[in-house]
Amino acid sequence: MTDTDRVVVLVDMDCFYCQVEEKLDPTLEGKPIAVVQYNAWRGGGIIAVNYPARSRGVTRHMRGDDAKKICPEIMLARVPNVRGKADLTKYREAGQKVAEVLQTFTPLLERASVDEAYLDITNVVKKRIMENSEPLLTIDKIPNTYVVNYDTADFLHNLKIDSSFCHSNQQLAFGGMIVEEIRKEVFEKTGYQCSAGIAHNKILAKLVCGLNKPNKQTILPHESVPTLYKDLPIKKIKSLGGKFGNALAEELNISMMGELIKFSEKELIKKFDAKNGKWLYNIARGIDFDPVTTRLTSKSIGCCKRFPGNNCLRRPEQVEHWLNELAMEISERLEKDMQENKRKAKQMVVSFAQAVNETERSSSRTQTLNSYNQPRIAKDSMEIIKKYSKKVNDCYNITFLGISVGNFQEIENSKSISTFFKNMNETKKSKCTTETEKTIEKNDSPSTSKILDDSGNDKVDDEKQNSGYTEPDGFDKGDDVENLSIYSATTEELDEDPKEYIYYEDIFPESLCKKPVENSQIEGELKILQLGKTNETDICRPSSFFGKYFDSTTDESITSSSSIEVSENHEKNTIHGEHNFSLSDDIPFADEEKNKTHEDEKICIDKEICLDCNKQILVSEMAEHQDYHFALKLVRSEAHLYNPQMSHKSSDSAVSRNNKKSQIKKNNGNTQKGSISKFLQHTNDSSLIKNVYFQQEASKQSPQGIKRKTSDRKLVSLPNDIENPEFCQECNTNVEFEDKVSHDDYHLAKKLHAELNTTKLNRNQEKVSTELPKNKKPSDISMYFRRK
DNA sequence: TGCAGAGCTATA
DNA sequence: CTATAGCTC
Ligand SMILES: Nc1ccn([C@H]2C[C@H](O)[C@@H](COP(=O)(O)OP(=O)(O)OP(=O)(O)O)O2)c(=O)n1
Ligand SMILES: [Mg+2]
Ligand SMILES: [Mg+2]
Repeated sequence: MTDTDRVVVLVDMDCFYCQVEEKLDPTLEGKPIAVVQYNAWRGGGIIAVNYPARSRGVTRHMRGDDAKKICPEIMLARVPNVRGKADLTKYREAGQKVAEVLQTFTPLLERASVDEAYLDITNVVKKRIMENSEPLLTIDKIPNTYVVNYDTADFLHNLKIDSSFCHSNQQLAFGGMIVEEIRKEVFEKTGYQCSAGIAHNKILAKLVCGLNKPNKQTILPHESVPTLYKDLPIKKIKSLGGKFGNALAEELNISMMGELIKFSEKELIKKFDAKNGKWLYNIARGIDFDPVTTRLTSKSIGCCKRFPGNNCLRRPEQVEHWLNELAMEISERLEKDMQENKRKAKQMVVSFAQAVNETERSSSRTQTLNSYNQPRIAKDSMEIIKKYSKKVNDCYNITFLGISVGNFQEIENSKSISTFFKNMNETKKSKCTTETEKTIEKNDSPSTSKILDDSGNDKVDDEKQNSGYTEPDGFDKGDDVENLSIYSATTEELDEDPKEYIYYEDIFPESLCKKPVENSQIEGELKILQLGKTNETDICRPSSFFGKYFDSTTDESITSSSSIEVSENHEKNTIHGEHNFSLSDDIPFADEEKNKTHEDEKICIDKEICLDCNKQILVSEMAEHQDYHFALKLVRSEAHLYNPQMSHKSSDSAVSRNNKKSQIKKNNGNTQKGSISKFLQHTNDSSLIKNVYFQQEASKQSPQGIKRKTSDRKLVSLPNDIENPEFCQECNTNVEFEDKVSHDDYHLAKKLHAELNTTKLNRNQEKVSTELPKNKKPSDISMYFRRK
């Protein structure tokens, strides 16, 4: 119940970017260092500071010039500027290298940021304890280890003399020993120092990791929690560092974590909500069930740049220029990601902000990612900007641009092995014990034996050829070495040498990840399988695919279908969870919160009942609220098409029971089973329904359901490379028979998406300039056939 | 002039 | 195959 059986570790690199720079330039060794990005204005912004510099008072967010003032001997390392923007590649790669070392100790590793990762070493510890005929630890085994509220030697001594000194502490102590080994290995393999926290859960491991930085590790025994909490500001707990944490402190009139324990679960649930309340109640007692998930690769890849103040982009050519730069970075990173991780992003989000009299309005739009081709990404992004931004005096006044891609799907589908895996997992699942266990995120499923089968994964080949040299449509800006200064007023790039443009096909000439997997690797996997059965999985090597799944004593999620997870999640969060509250509205956006809540308390007259959920919704917000249901249905209707290993998961995770603060409770509840028929009312096209049902059924029972999802590109491939044509009336094109269902689904999604945007535009009149998206719709679709 | 440039999760 | 807020590094 207190969940003290796990041994969870958080490893965090010490002043990471500084260490990276220090290793690259040994003359920096031992000196005070800070890493800045963009040197031109006031010495650049500091994003990392090493310990010698910290002791001189230098901090993150200072300007380089100011750091020089208080620490004249400081060495400022600069983040590389590539294509006019900061390029963080070397730090990402350094972080990756560290993660690979960590991975050799356990597959139960969750990368939490560029420089930290959680490890669940419970099994490693248990195994070590069993192996050790001598279950005693001596101080020399954990020379760099602190124990909260103990002298380390006393802690070990207690373990020796007092058998009732709980077993969980024995596990923590051995965990400490293993973490000493882990950190040593990291240093030997990478040259970087790190610190670690060792506790029974993620929140506490993270918390104590920072207590004895740098280059030290800290154990937190469960019984030390009250002492630690006593004078610990609430904001030190991860996810309580912002608005929610402040609201919490204010609402309860407390400031230290220790005070939180005075409140009953009921009270907390009442003041916050069920999810937050329960979480807080547990955290106050040092309990956190959030499992360590196994994820090594990021779920999104993005890049962005600000254009503050006078540097804002006014002319369309400027916007285009920067979108080209961003798209180029994205394209390169995606290409590399595809080769390394055997996956393709399917979604792109274009974000931007505009200065609109004094204030900044930011917005983003999602699009299907059509291609990894840079000009194409840039062009699609530009179209979004044109469509959804509003000009003032013919000026865009863009202060921020960002492109991010995600929704990765694995490239090849080796049916035999994944099926095998699935079965194994089910077997295992039946044995499974209880709640809090390791979970596996779906994203990191590995590549397997198959070498690229027929199903047309080599789409990218076409794209590469296409992007190769001359680009038929709207390809420019990138290749001419134009007068840079017209593109941006950013001082930075004026002092950078204008890099020549490089296209990714130059860099990855033969591209394509046709990397066959060696037989030996497969054999290795199978071997690990055996080990898994005998409970020895923790010794398994680095990226053993199967190893992961067997290592956890329980797992979840892999076998449960996405759609089920979605609805469970949803029920919990929004439907059943609220049925005992009175009316009035909960809500929305932090900015308007105060006004809103006051309004809501007094008035009910401005509300309508939402037909989808029966809640009372402010009329002014109904449209937006409906968008939500719309999106939800969209997701539900399509979730079945996804490989269970990809995409969303339900979570108890920490980062975010936040968002709202003091809540006003919501009315009712009542059921609503995101029924598809409701969704139909929106589409007005009953033929679509059949597709939805059909797809659901198909994917339930047949492997094709999984296979179908693969190539998006295929949906738009041309008649000439189609073997079994099937005519699509929607777009007047022949489509590969096997892909027809998926193709239809694509049109469905496209329509929904378009309608979504239309709805929004009509409502936010500010954003509707002249063109009506509805008129645009046809051209939107035809766009997909424009490429040759 | 200007806290940059990421990345993840929860919510409507 | 949504848009945005919030949190963190
Ligand atoms: N607002 C931030 C915070 C961090 N980072 C980068 C620079 C850091 O070097 C790296 C890791 O962040 P940490 O918070 O772990 O800080 P450090 O590793 O620099 O120092 P510490 O020794 O305290 O972990 O991420 C960043 O770019 N912007
Ligand atoms: Mg760090
Ligand atoms: Mg960190």
